[in-house]
Order: sequence, then structure tokens, then C-alpha cells
Amino acid sequence: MNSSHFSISLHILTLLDKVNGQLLNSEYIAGSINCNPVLVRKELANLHKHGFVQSKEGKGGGSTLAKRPADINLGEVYKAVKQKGLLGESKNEPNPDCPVGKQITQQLNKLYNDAENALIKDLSLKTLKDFSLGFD
Amino acid sequence: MNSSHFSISLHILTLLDKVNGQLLNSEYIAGSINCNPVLVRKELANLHKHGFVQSKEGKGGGSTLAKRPADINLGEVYKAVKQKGLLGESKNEPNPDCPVGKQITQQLNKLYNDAENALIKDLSLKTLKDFSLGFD
DNA sequence: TCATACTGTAACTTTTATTATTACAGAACA
DNA sequence: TGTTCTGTAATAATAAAAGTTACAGTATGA
Repeated sequence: MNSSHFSISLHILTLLDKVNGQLLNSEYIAGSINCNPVLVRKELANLHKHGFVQSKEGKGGGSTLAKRPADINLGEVYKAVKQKGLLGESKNEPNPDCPVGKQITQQLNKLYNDAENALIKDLSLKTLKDFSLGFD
Repeated sequence: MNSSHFSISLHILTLLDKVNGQLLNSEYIAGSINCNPVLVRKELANLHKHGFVQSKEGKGGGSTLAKRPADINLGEVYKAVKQKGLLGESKNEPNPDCPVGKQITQQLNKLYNDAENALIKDLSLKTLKDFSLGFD
């Protein structure tokens, strides 16, 4: 995955949870995150694609959760949000003439997949509701 | 952590394992990875700092493992290599006037720490020897 | 029905992070 | 004592991320 996508998505989902079905627009959300509204809209588009949020266009529009917070699992959010592998996945091309170089990418991918699955498994133990309850 | 550090470190350690105590210089290693030798030397400096490798300066110098491969645990390597948190850890400063923004960084860090620990725990089940044996 | 306030998306710019390059002092060797 | 390394710093080039601007399309309501 990449840096801030997961953070931004969780921030968005938490806000949407806290306002209980009220529509929030991208500018408001961006104000809480302190980032650009377009970035929020892109992140919302992805959350929408994966069924976590619903949006309403036009005046008075905005977004809201598409599921109950207890049914949004952070492992699922992670998977929806991740774009690249967590570790590695660089464009580096090791030397194919070296026995190690030839196989390292494959071996690392295997290792990283296992590790990332362990991480996802941990995240999957928690729901948005749990996360949101951690706030005062 | 950051992108390629872990990949490069594991590549280095695997090469050193494969040559059985022979000294390898940074140029040779860089040739296998297909990257700049200075990058390798920096990575080696870090591995050295954490006791995984030994280096010999001067003509005919190079690096070798400082421990037996079976005693090098990939979770430890990960921890030695990581520089930033795996997830998040951006310079973003959420809005302190928003109840969610005010606490989100702290809450995310807690979540990320748990998740990263699950990942490290998984990596810790494997040693360099195991990893290296995965190669033909 | 038209001004307004949104979303969605694309193109472009700026900023930041990563990687490569150059350079050189100091160490070991033959 | 010249050669070949490490270690490290400074700088340049490249790539990735984030911000900005722009605008078509949609809903609302005066």
C-alpha cells in the first residue's frame, strides 16, 4: 500500500460514523484531515467503489456510510485501499544472470505476502465501530 | 519502513549466505541487485550497526555474515532496517479543532503498531537460513 | 428555469522522497 | 607505495505523492 491512503480512508470513515448518517461534503472532510478536497474525493471514489460509502451529487450533496460501522472490517478497508504491496514491489530488476538475483523477486513476494496477510488478519479483528469507539 | 530497504537488505544477506563466508564487495552485490554500490554500502553500514554483517576495509575487502544464517531472524532484520512506521506516519497535521482530527493520529498509531507487530511476529518465524533455502 | 453548491475526474504544477552519481579520506594489501 | 576496497558526505537526477485548477454533470430550490 501506500502511505497515507489508509490513514485518509480511516479518517473519512470515522468522520462519517461520528455524524450518524448525516451527509458530509469533501470540503468539510478535507478541513478535518487538513488536506486537499480533491484528494478526499479520490479517496471517497475508491471507498464508494468498494461499497463502504454512498455519495449524493449536486447541491446539498455529500457522502455517508453504506454499511453499519460494525459491519465494516478494517482488514477489508485495508485491502480496498491498498494499491501496491506493503513491502517491496519496486521497479528494480535484479540481475537475471545471478542465481540469487534471478529468484529474489519471487522469493521476496512470497515472504511479503505471508507477512502482509498476518497484518491483514490482525486488522480484520477490528471494525470501524471498534475504532471509532476509541475516540472520546 | 520504507520501500526497498528491506528488499535490498535481504538480497545482501542472501548473497552473503550463499557464498559461505567469502567476502563480497559492494560492487559485486550492487551488480546482483542492479543498483548503485553506494546504496549497498549504506545498507551494509546499517546491517553492520545491527550486528548482522562484518566488513573488512581496504584492498580485497568486503562483507560477510556476522552470525550463522539460522540465527538471523527476519523479524529482527525488519526491525533493524525499518526507518519509519509501515503505515501512515505522514507529516500531515489534522485539524485540532475537530474532535476526530484531534485524536486520529494517536488512534491510527495505536492501530498501526498492533498491525505491524503482527507482521513482525510472522516474519520472526523465519530465519535467513529458511529464506535462503527457498532458492534452488 | 436558472443560480448555486455539490461530485467526479482530468490535466497540470509543486513538493517531497528516493536513487544515482561524484568525490575523497582512510584502511588493508601486495 | 600504488591499488582496491570501505565509509561517508554532498549533490544531482528521477520518481512518487500531494496540491491546484478547471470544468462537465447532477441535484436543489428560489
